[in-house]
Amino acid sequence: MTKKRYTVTSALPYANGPLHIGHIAGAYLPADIYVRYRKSKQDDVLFVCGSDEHGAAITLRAKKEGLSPQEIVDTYHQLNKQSFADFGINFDIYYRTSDPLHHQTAKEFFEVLHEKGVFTETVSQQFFDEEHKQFLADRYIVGTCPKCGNDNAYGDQCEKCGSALSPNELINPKSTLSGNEPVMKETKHWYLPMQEHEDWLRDWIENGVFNGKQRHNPKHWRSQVIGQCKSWIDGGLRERAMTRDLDWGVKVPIEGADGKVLYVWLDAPIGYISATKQWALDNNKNWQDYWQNDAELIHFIGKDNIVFHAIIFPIILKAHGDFVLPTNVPANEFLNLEGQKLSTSRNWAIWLHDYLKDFEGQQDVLRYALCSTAPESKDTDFAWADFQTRNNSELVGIFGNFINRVVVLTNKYWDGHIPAKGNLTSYDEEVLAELSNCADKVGQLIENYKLREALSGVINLARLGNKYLADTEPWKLKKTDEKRTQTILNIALQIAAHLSVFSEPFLPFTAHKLSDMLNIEQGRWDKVKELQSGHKINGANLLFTKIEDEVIDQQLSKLKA
RNA sequence: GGCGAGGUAGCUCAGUUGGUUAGAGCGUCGGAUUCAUAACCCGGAGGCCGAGAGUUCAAAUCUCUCCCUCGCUACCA
Repeated sequence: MTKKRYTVTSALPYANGPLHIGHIAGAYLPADIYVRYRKSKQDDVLFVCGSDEHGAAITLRAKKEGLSPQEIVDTYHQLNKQSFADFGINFDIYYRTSDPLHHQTAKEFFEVLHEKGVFTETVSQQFFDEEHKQFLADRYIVGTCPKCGNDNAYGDQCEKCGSALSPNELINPKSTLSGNEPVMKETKHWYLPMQEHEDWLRDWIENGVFNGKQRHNPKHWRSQVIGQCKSWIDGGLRERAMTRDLDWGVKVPIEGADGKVLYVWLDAPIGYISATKQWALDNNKNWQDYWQNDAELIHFIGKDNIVFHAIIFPIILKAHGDFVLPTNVPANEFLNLEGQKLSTSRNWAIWLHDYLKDFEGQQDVLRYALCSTAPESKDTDFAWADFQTRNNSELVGIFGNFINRVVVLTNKYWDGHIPAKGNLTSYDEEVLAELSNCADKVGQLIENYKLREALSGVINLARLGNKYLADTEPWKLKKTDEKRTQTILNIALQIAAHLSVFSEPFLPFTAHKLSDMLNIEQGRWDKVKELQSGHKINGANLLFTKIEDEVIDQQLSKLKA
């Protein structure tokens, strides 16, 4: 029997800007935790991501800055790739959609769909900017809202009154590129008639059944994901253009399609596949193993991406054939910052590359804070004061302190040699039972994408350790009962060893520091090795340090600047 | 506007096949302790579960109406 394979993806970051904590909390950290857990169990898991480098937004940004689109994406691809690596997000490959292999893959994909007659071709009238010689997405047209009179309504929506618009409803429409009035021009595009896929989609979303087979349990999908998909399907799916008039992207590989590229939302998810191909080439693997048969495909995304990953991409995969559909799409809600929505334009954000600079060596503190307040079921808030408290009272006070106590005592009493375990009390037995349960308990939570609860299961193990020491008071017994003292510290050290394994998906830097302190190899999730008596551990080395008020004040004033 | 997801302790959040006194962490108040980064451990206080109505022996949980937040609304990505 072949081993089950897992393909985990995180949404491809759009390469026109840096990453902030909202991105991290939504799509990257949860995926990384999940993948590290699977790897710790020695599951066959592949974690892919990369830069999404096409689309009109990048060409516009390039124009505005007087650079080429390639220069823009090169800059942010490098920056983001480096930030992820420094933060410990351990992709097996961080790819980019400008890569030739991706262009080839995406073109082939489109060709197959085209040959199968999946698309319909439609000619329509669209707004065109004559100065920039470019068709305009609704978003790039502004004008006066016919409903509320707002002068800055977009072609698709008026942000003032909230009404959905179409660009020809706007009074005095203007191109945001040139400021000129756009003209109507004819253009042909290839559309995906999604309405033809409603029946099987509904069965798949509601029941987890695909091609007559039970593929997943819909109870394990988040309510916001199922809710939004059903809302779309119940409202009736429509056709959606899969091509765009643009010169930056994957060229449409059909005659008569000059000047047209694939819609980025067709292009980008295919990037997951291209990335897998590249990784397979680099590592002498077979990419199909991760996309066919019983492979489990899991997409980590933010809530704004649900429809693309749970409706459009699955339609495309099925229409193409020979692909699995996602087993789950654990979309997160959004993270707010100090009670307000993150905003790139207002610079209301904590940028990952800034954090890494300001808090050198403290990646795990942010990982901990973000996972503790991850927006798994509703929007949540990140506050610097909370970040400080999490660090000072939980990481320093509970986790770091427990480890320090155990390591200091062991060094002080037995020169760092692990003492032997003698007769066990019923309390000892309880603690050891709790330890062996932990792998399954926390593991189940991770497999159900309840990472916050899983993390609190880990920190609770450190709490248990502190309580065990407080209850048994080995520092008192040392003078009167050497044997008992040895048993107690042996058990406390076993807790520490388990912590080095169970904390790894969440706090990888800390976990490795802890393994080093205990002088052991990084252990496996489902087979935590018992520390043997006589084994020599190293001296105490603090896992975390307190964060003072000044540091927090500095960050707060940086935000307001 | 339509649809989806939320609204629970001072704060950040768990909690629905309807069922004893509604949970955790932080904060707060009190106690204990000194191996440890004044850390840890124990205990107390603190909630008309957004508002109102309904179904039921029983509602945070089901139904309806309303208010508030966020998302989607199909060419932003």
